[in-house]
Amino acid sequence: MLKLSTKGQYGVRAMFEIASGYGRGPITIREISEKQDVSVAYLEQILNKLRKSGMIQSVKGPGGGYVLSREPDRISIGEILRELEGPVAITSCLDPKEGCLRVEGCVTHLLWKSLGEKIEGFLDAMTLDDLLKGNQVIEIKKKEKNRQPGKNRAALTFVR
Amino acid sequence: MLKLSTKGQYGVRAMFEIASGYGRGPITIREISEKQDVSVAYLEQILNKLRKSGMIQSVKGPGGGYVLSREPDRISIGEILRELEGPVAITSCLDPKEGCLRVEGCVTHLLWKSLGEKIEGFLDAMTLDDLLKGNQVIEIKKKEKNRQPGKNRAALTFVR
DNA sequence: ATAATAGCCTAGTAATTCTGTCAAGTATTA
DNA sequence: TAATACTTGACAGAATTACTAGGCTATTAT
Ligand code: FES
Ligand code: FES
Repeated sequence: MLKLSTKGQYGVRAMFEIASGYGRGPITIREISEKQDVSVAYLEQILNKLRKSGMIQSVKGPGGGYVLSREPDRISIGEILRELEGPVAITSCLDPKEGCLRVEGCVTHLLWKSLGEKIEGFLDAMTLDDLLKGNQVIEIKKKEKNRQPGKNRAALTFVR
Repeated sequence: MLKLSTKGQYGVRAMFEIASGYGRGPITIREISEKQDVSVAYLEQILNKLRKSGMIQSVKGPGGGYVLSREPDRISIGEILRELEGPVAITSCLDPKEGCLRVEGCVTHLLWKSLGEKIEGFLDAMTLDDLLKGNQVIEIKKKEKNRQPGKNRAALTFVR
């Protein structure tokens, strides 16, 4: 459940490659394709969307390719994914384009909403720079054993 | 992005209705259907899966319906969703049934993995009892203004 | 100039998943 | 034995996903 489409996944990996060349000239689609095992044609589609959003720029002609428009620590994973897959919307009720008829009285609306906000917070806090530095692993303060539903209320608190 | 299927959503809402009758006899599919606006036929499919997993039991014949097999505070939302939609697997690489060929060297594997673990932690900590009591809203300690990628490292810490 | 390089853009499509419906059961109780 | 209620499997239309194909445009080195 809660799968990300390949477009989002490939997009992040492509952005990683472009970021890895930050300050050292453009990266071509072909390079990305080879390093990340994604077809050139598919990458074109993906990078096109990302370019239109302004987070990368293209350089045409020989020696061309793609470069980041901003520093790697100012491009978040959340931003990339939102561009490629739309906003986080656990349910269609939370999708700005759809909306919900029976919000009031709905017993789960707030549940999905707060989960979505947490996910978005996570994705927005993680940047390309983190990936470059290998900071994918997030610190978990206490490792819990024998997790029991309802017994660990603290897990519901998200600290900022 | 990251949508939950209707099966999962309806499943949780159906379980809420069954939980609301806990200790007061069975709830029929028809009742759930009316209160939650889901067709009887579709609910049958959903409840069947949940029954096979053991978290609810059915009572046949007149006056029958469904009852919880455990107290509402011992059935988590995560458990319900896992039964209906399979394990949390942001990417197919994280899906136990699929697996990944290029885990080592993959720059995003751990990212998706840790996100998945956080989501699962959230869902496993939330129970039917919380829904019954209206505890869907999760405390967020500090509300952040002008969120900037990379500037709020603390957001990456999940406290237990 | 012009050829080579590299990105740009639009369609289309096969496969899969989602979101249900339908119909013919079986079990239980008043 | 009639009424209630769950059980099961098949199936179909709609939507989405995950691509591929093919032609076009811009830039630069020679
Ligand atoms: S039905 Fe839309 S919020 Fe629950
Ligand atoms: S490709 Fe499977 S983990 Fe990244």
